[in-house]
Amino acid sequence: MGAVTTRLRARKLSEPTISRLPIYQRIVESWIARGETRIDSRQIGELAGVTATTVRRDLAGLGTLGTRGAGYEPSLLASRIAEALGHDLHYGVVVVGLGNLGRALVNSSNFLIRGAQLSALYDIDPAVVGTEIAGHVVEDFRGAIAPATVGVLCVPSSAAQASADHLVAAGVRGILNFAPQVISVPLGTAVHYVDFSIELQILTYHLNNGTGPLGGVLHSLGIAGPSAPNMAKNAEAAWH
Amino acid sequence: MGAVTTRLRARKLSEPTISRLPIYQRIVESWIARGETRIDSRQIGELAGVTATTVRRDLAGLGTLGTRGAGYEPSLLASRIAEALGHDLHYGVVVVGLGNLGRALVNSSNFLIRGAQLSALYDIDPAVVGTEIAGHVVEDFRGAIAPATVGVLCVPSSAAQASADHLVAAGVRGILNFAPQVISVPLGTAVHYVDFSIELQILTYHLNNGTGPLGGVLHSLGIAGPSAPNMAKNAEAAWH
DNA sequence: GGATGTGAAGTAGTTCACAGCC
DNA sequence: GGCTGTGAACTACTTCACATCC
Repeated sequence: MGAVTTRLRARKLSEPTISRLPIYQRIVESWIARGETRIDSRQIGELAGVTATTVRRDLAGLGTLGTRGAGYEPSLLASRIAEALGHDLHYGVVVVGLGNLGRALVNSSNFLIRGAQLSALYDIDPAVVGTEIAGHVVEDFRGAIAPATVGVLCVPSSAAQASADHLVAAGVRGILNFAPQVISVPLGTAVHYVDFSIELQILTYHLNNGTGPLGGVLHSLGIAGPSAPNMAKNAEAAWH
Repeated sequence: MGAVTTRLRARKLSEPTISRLPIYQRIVESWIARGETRIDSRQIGELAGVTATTVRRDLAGLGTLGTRGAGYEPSLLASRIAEALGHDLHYGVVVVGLGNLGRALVNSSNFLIRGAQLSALYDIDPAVVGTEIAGHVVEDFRGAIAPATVGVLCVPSSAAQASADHLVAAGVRGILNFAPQVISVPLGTAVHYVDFSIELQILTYHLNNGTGPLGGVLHSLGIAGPSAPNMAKNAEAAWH
């Protein structure tokens, strides 16, 4: 566990493509669950809130996997996306801070999936340390840290930098930071930020500045309005 | 409350700019709190994980507000960003689903800020309805819904579409959806998705495919490696 | 001197349009 | 006929480089 090695895989995928592939994957899996045996780029695009062309471009980056005239086979698509995103590689995750957010994450059946393995939980609150959450006993963060590849920070902003330092010293290579606080890490360590307040601000900006009655949100991912020929008439999706 | 009207404001800001302005704002506010009277684009960029040029371009979209040779005045910057993002306009927010995530959001001092006003809380669990959270008594979602501009969905995926329909029927114009589920809404309604699992997958993709020993994450927002001349030596920031 | 603001260049991503194959 | 895969065009965003002003 925890071995995430660099793989010489298909061509490098673009940032927008990487963020869309998990969405396609969920769509495709729901079709598999419904017993569908075919899906085409228009259908995926409609559900994901992007154009069919974008879907085809994204999928073309994974190699040739469709059939001209007949679309894609869902099971092949799902496995190829999983491979591209590295879901076959298992890696350890530690979660720091078990307030409501930390609890929500570890108890969710939708968070630690696709290769992620919960290694340990940490907090510094004596009322929390020692309790069991999601099958793990919460340990004191000031003690030894289990080896893991990714650390999830659910601590207050004021504790974010020190917590990150501690994780990096313990060998963590990637940090998912839910604290609204920029943190510094050594070169070679990746940080990805999730900031709820910013997401809400982005949404309201569009609400305030939406153009006209049906113009609405115009977004790199998810479009609605007269200038969007191929889109579903009713879905104004926007993924960040 | 709840009146979010379209304003004829400065030129339309680009999507990446919109997502960076809240970050700049937090940086600038922390400088104000520390009593600083000047800040320049290089300093903001270093803390935000972007180049100084990008910062200047973003800020130029808000009008001329710096002083050549001397940088920006933090208080002016903060108020202009607030204005551009519409923080002077107050709007109502309802939260649906008060599991751990919903509780984490409404109890956070960093979520409902910048014009957002919590209007009401809803759930359908009889054990939750009637309890008080963050100063509001949780109401039954199957009853009448308070007028609000934005709805925050913290419900299970299976309930997401029905909940969204209910919110839209009640007049909600924007939905922040934390359920990993695509939802359909009428034209004119905006949906913004936040999916924790996808954020984790993006992080691990970069971990798996990082190029070389110090190459690491290369991202539209936050760069590290040899090809990044101006960046801080130690911050590999990546906002989505 | 020093940092802003911005044309110009460069790069990345999306969309068009259609050839190719089933 | 239908849908994929992709060159070409287009659009969006970033970065360079420097004129401009304090």
